[in-house]
Amino acid sequence: MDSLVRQSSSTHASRIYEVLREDILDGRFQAGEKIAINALKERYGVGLSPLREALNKLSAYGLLTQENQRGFRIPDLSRAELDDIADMRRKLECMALEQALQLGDAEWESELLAVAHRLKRAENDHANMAHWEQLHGRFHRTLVAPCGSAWLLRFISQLHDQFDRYRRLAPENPAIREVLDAQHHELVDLALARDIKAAVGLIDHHVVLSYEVALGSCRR
Amino acid sequence: MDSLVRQSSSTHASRIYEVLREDILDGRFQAGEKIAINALKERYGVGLSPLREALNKLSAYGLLTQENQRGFRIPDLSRAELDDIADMRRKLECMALEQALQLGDAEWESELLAVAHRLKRAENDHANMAHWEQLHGRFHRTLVAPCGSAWLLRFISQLHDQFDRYRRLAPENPAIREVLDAQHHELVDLALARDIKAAVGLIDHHVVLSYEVALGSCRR
DNA sequence: TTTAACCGGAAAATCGATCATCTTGTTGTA
DNA sequence: TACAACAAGATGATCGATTTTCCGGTTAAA
Repeated sequence: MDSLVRQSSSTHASRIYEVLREDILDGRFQAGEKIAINALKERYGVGLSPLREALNKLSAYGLLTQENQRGFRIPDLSRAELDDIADMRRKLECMALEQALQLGDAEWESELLAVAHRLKRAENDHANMAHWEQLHGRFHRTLVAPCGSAWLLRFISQLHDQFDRYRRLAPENPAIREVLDAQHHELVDLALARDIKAAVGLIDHHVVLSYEVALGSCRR
Repeated sequence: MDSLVRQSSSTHASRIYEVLREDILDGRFQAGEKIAINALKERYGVGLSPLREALNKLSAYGLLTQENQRGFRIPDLSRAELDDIADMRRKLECMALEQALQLGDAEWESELLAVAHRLKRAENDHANMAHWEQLHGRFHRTLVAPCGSAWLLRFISQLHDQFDRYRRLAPENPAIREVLDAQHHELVDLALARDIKAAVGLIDHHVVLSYEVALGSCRR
């Protein structure tokens, strides 16, 4: 029936992996909460096997913890870990941006402009946060994409996901948010100008500012 | 029957994960090889579900690739990826060692000495490479353990595993091996002396030398 | 009162079988 | 001979049921 419209071959396991990842990032589970597999099974309307496969992957990725014989849990949140994550983000993203500015080509420049533009348009649409989140992630990934190191990109993405758990839980801070949004576009300008020193300084500042917002999730 | 001898709660899935990881690192599969699940099932004497869970974890970890609807594969080896892995190791391990030398306490010093000693004794026992590999991994982990960043340690371990696939496949190089072995003990001395500059320089050199050995796996 | 052993119920892990998809080999046609 | 359509076999993904393990409450013994 769907032989023509087939979305590039996905499986139950891969689909539920994405859904769960997004749900965890978005704080739809309590930190430290125990995963009730049978509840999830019904909540997502899927069998046990693909569900367990997704959970196993998520725990290898770091978005779940697993203890033998006692199932899966949502990881705890702690100030110490947020500090660690933010520090690592600063180091790795500075590293990546520096290389990206040296290696990025014209194709990359136009992609970056395109994503930044779409991000700007999503900034005011408070009704559709999910859309903004998606573009925001894509923007940061595009920014450092041509750094030349697949492993560096992989680690950065992983840290972003970890960081987002904290950030999305933190209370809104419109004042800082405005600065952060502006920085995205300054980053594009500096990237196109290949001003490595300024761009690296700005991304570092950007992460630190985001960190200050995310800190709000630890006071409660 | 084994109610008394139970090793601290492990599952079939977690045990086979470890076995498979070691087998992959040790090159007991061909690079690019397709995983025949049913063959593994019998080879390791385990059911399908725990096996699949282990495979899923390994692919999330990066020691397998997975394409929807067509199973798992051993990742290819390439010069470009080895370069990437080695570069990242240099950067991250230098970073970690610098912090470890600032934070490591007396307890750590004695652990480091102990592991280094056991490693030295294993150096000449060519009959038991697996033992040496285990201690070698432990030594490098101990060296940077007190760096203060759980995520940095995680990334470093992951890169070590990736790197080892190449290194263990490369032909032996006794001349370089001797230098590398000596460096382990020089690293201990510099660590105890808290000579950050020299220690960081040496670990960097150590990784580069290992890289030159590992390169041998790409020429065939 | 405290500690240790013992149940039941709940949850996790595992198995065997079924369903869906891909791959390969064959056949018929241009 | 080349190529497309099809069919059969192999492999992967998923399900339902079974086995194993853990957890909390209870009781018995020190």
